[in-house]
Amino acid sequence: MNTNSSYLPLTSKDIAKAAKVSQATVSRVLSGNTNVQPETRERVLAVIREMKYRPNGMARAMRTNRTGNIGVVVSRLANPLYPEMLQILGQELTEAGLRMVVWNTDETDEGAAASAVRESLVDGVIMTTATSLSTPLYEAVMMNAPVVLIHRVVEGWPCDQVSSDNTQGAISVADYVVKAGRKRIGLIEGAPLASTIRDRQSAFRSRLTELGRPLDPSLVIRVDSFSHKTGFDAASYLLDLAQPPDVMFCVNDVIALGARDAARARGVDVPGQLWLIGYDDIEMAAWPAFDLTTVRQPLKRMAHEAVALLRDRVSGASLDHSTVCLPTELVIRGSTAGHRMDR
Amino acid sequence: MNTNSSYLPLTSKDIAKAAKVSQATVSRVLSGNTNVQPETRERVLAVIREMKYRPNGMARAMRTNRTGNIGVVVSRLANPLYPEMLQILGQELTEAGLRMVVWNTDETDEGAAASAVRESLVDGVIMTTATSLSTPLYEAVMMNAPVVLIHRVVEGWPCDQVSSDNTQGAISVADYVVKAGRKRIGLIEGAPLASTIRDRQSAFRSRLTELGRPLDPSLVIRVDSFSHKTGFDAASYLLDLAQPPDVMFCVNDVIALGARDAARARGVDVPGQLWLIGYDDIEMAAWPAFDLTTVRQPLKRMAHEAVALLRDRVSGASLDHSTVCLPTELVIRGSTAGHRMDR
DNA sequence: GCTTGTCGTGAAATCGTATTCATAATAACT
DNA sequence: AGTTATTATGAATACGATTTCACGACAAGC
Repeated sequence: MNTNSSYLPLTSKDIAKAAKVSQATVSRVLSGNTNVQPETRERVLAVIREMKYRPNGMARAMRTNRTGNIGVVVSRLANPLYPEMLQILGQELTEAGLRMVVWNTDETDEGAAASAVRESLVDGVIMTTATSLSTPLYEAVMMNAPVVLIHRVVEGWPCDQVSSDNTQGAISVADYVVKAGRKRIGLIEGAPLASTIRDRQSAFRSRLTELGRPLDPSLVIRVDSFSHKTGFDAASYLLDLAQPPDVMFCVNDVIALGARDAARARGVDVPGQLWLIGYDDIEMAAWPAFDLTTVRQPLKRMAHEAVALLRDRVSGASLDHSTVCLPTELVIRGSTAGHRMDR
Repeated sequence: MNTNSSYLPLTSKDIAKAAKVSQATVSRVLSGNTNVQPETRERVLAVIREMKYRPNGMARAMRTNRTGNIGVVVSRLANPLYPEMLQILGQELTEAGLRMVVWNTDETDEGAAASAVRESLVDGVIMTTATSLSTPLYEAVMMNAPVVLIHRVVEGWPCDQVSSDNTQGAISVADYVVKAGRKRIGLIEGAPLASTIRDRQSAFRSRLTELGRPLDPSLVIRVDSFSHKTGFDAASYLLDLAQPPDVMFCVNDVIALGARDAARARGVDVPGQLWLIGYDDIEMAAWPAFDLTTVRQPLKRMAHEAVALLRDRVSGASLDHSTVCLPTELVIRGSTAGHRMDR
């Protein structure tokens, strides 16, 4: 009943037979840890090479209870930030000999990932999408599944968490625009579900208040999703006000790129008439078409940290749950006319 | 020796005991195919629900010789085309109940993916990166591993292949610029390794020759990688010529976006002084900042087709190898001044 | 009323590896 | 020289499901 030509049904038993050793010895040679007579090892390796044998990963996985697969959950691949994260996470995982299985939730549910851990299909999960509403994820965490939150974090959850300091990032933006003497400060914000968004906009608000320049509510608009289009529309609305803002802070870069295009479409000069500031420093922010001042997250360090934590967690070193928060950096570009902070 | 608190070490045997049935029956209930008395099934399901049992995926995988994991190999996540492909492929795979494990090769080797199939860690691989130089991949294909090529294909390889008609796409561009009376036709091309690139540029060349307007070699420049920066540099070079082109065809959109920015940086008006045409129709091509005329690949259909073929292949229906080639569409936008094709 | 089928179930075999246990051979001590 | 470690290996077991095999109970057909 087996399908015509499975393309290499060799097992370690076949190798054992061909090398005139026991199957156990083949396994020992493969894992390398255990003692095997050098000449025996050579003989076995020769046969393996010759017969082009590859061990069956699933059998190994079942026996060792480790697949080598790590799940990564992102919310929207259409936001270039996430491909950038995937690229970096992929690198880190590959270096650690792990594979990356990707779930793109489009802001719906992370249930699939949670299930996969519970079914031992992945050893652990790196989650960029967590919010306090992530129920299945929360359950997985409570069951002590190996989960690490990165980028978006959720205070109080008993798991490892890696973020960058969104509060500090937003404060540096607030300080910057006030110091530069901007008068009409606009904000394009989002639903405060994700910690990233929430921290950014609330820190921005309160810092401005501290500085004696509280936000004018009429210059604040909230988008219900994060895309070029929503940014475009929101910025269009603000620009069409009788008294439009002279600077806009956007809670992330995609929104800011949309805003930049809205300005372009209306012939509004940036930075002449309008300053524009984003958040994340995605690659495109640096392109001449946008030349966007923004706040950079240390993605590489975050990814490195997250993978390290997850590996510890998977290997069962049941340390306490770490919470890592890394510093950000204000990157000043042409969309704010080079009024650099003193430093 | 087991780590303190594995987070749910339940097996079907535990369920069997609790439901007072044999382990085999639990399995039967789970798989659903086989006959089980309705009341027995209910009892078992109740226990499963109550104890929050999840079957061990690896054990199942080993027994059924199917993991439910599909590998997807992309060459450069930094090219927005690939995240778009991943998003669509991810959708298709999820609908089919499969998981997507992603390898980003950065144009190096696909060896990891090839290994993974051979080790049964993934059921099959969807490859976007194939070139005739992909040795480990070629070996996997020759061993009859379930591999389908998408986007980039390699003539003569015995495996399923799904592409769009790059030749026709490039011809439509050639026709378009000639008909519009463009005089100095520039081309930013790449190394002709990938079928996509090769077909596009060779078809473009030969069609222009056919039309009696062969390419002027001094207006052709070859980039050695595909990024915004290389596009920017190449276009800068062409624009700085004493007699710059009045239209540039770029072999892909990322290059074209870089070229657009080069024009912007030099104050060259698009489409006034320069027409610009890309290839792929990535999402950003439609943004006002670029507004790029380009050729659209039917990604959704391609992905659908690829997943369908791979599933057939995995399930062992050893049909012949299919070669699917879908039509493309010239999308005219502001970078070419709305001189629309007659239709 | 006897044979034949179908259905529901449990016991047992199986998947391919890693690992434990046992053993023979060799090395290392008194 | 006799006892004790140590090393190299094979035989056997375990991992947790799916699947085959066997069997009893009951329905259907003659």
